[in-house]
Amino acid sequence: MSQGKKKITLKDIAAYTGLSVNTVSRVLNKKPYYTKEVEEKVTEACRALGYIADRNASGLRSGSTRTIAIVFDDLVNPFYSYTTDIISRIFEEHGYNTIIFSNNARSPYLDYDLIRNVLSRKPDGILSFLEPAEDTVAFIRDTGIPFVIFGRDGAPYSMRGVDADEEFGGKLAGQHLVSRGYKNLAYIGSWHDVKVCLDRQRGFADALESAGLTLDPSHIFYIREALPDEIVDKLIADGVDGLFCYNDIIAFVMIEAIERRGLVTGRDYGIVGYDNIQQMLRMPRFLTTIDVNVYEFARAGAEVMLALLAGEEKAAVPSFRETHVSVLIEGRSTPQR
Amino acid sequence: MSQGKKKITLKDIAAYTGLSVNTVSRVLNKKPYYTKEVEEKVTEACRALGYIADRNASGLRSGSTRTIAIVFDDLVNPFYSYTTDIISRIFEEHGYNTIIFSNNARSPYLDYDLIRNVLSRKPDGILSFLEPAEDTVAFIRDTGIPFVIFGRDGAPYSMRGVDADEEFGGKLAGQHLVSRGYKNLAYIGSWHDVKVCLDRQRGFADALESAGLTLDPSHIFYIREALPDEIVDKLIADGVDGLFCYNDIIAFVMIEAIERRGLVTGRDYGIVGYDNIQQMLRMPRFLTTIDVNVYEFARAGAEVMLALLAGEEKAAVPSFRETHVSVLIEGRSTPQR
DNA sequence: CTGAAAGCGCTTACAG
DNA sequence: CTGAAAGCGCTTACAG
Repeated sequence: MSQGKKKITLKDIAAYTGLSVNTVSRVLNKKPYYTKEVEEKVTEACRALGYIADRNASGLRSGSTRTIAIVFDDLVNPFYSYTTDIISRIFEEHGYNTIIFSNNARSPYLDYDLIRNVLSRKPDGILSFLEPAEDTVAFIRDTGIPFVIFGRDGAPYSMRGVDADEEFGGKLAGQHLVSRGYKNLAYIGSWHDVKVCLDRQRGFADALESAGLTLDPSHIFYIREALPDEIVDKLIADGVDGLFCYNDIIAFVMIEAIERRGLVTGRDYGIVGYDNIQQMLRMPRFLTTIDVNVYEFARAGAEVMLALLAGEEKAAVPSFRETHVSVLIEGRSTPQR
Repeated sequence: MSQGKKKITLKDIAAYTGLSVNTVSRVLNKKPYYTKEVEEKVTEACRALGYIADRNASGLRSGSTRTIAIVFDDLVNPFYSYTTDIISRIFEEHGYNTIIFSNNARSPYLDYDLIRNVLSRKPDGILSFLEPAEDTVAFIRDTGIPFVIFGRDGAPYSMRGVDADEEFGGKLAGQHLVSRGYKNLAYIGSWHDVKVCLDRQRGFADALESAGLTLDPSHIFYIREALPDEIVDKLIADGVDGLFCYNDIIAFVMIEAIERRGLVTGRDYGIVGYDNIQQMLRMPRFLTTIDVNVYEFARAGAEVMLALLAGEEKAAVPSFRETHVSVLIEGRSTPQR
């Protein structure tokens, strides 16, 4: 049972059973060709000595570490943590451990330093919430390691992406605000150069135009590049009455800043977020938001990764974008005006 | 730049520079004894060939993988994801990568299967949000690997724990509800056998007693062992007017179940949570909650781990429990009655 | 069906 | 200050 600090290796199992390390290894990896008797001996020895294989060592020789890297900018936004939770569980079920990497929210990109850090762990695959920086795209491709961009379109990089129809989500938000009687609308994005952010913006703008309204360019903001209070100054000065935010956290930040000015959400203005983090956290529905079915989304990401690892054709896994439709979840932040 | 799929190893750097792999290794690891000239040659070769060290291989020989395992039951609760985010960043700053493990929320314990899985990755340290199951305590200790229990008292296991004064937090909740005029109180915990959960409960009960009230044993529930609706039946039948919940998520679950019955939070009853996840998510303060200063808490956990890895005496790091005091954050869920 | 040898990419002693 | 050899714990060919 308890064996002090001595670590047990295959050699110990071999000595204990009188077999060679080779044979022991074969049994443990269920390679063909060994007798029932040998198998029992090995199993018994492993239990008796408390053997735990060194998966790093096995990875070194075999070329497969059974490790997958997940890369994000932070784990603070529940969209990331929730999906990471689901995805890493699925990986676990398939015998893969997960190693996490963050770019510390310093940009929306996976940069060269970070990818080097990731690669030094020799993962079998990389699932990234971040788009690769321009100068890393070719580098990543050349490694030949399965790479999945999650929540983003992979096409611009000729990489495999698992994404949803973001434009449609933005459209839902726009149509909803219009139908509830909001007329002077604004969009609060994250970064000006993130495609998902711009897709939602475009869908939103399109919905307004279809209704005979316009999204004034001076009512488009990117919160990572401006201060919430400055944005609010402008919104109030211009009498904006409806906001669509790139995600729920941004919506909450805006609500906080706006209410500090004495305005009341749902009375003085309406606001729509994105991601439905309220549901992930079991919170009452307050904020109107767009729901992507994050569970299925995460599953789709994990499955594409597993398919690539299994060497299957990409086409083997149906596109999430084409099989799922986002819905608008109405909360109390957008009553009829 | 682009070098196809050929992976570059120390041997390639050695060949390119005309040095031995040994010397190259020494330079890269900044071991003493090499000339400026050699250093430049190596640096240049690494850049030219795009060398990325294999940290698994180096760990195999050196005995240190520069990897730390973080173990939790899930990443859904922002308390876990937020602290994991902070802790893993600090590890990263010190050159450690993080590998994550979940017990899939199947229990509040780190069980034998899970610890085996963790150990197979040969981490230099293990930081666990889960208490070790009884039959794993000696096993873990025998490995000699630095082990930190985060958010729990380590004393019962003779292990290093980094925890806050949970009883005090419970007391704050109790005092607050009493001071606001709530009289018929209940506690909603997580699991009946989790010490933290019982500590908060005890502090809460003590506060009530000090005020001449009592926490009726039939008003103590554990949500992982009962259905929210059954709990609500009982609460309503008994005219309970104030709830203290083990954490914010449980509070939200209760609010949802209670409001489905037509009661209004803050009018018909008051409720207090724990963790202040609203602040982590930048949400407006709705729920009254206990705030532990999660950033400092996480930092303390990371620092204890790093101290153990550096071989420092445990005493070198001040106890979080003794240097930090939780505070109550008042929201709109507990108005004066 | 089993074993002896070689090797994965590093670092650690040990020589020079 | 630099290098040749051995070894970390496995798995992969290759023999028998």
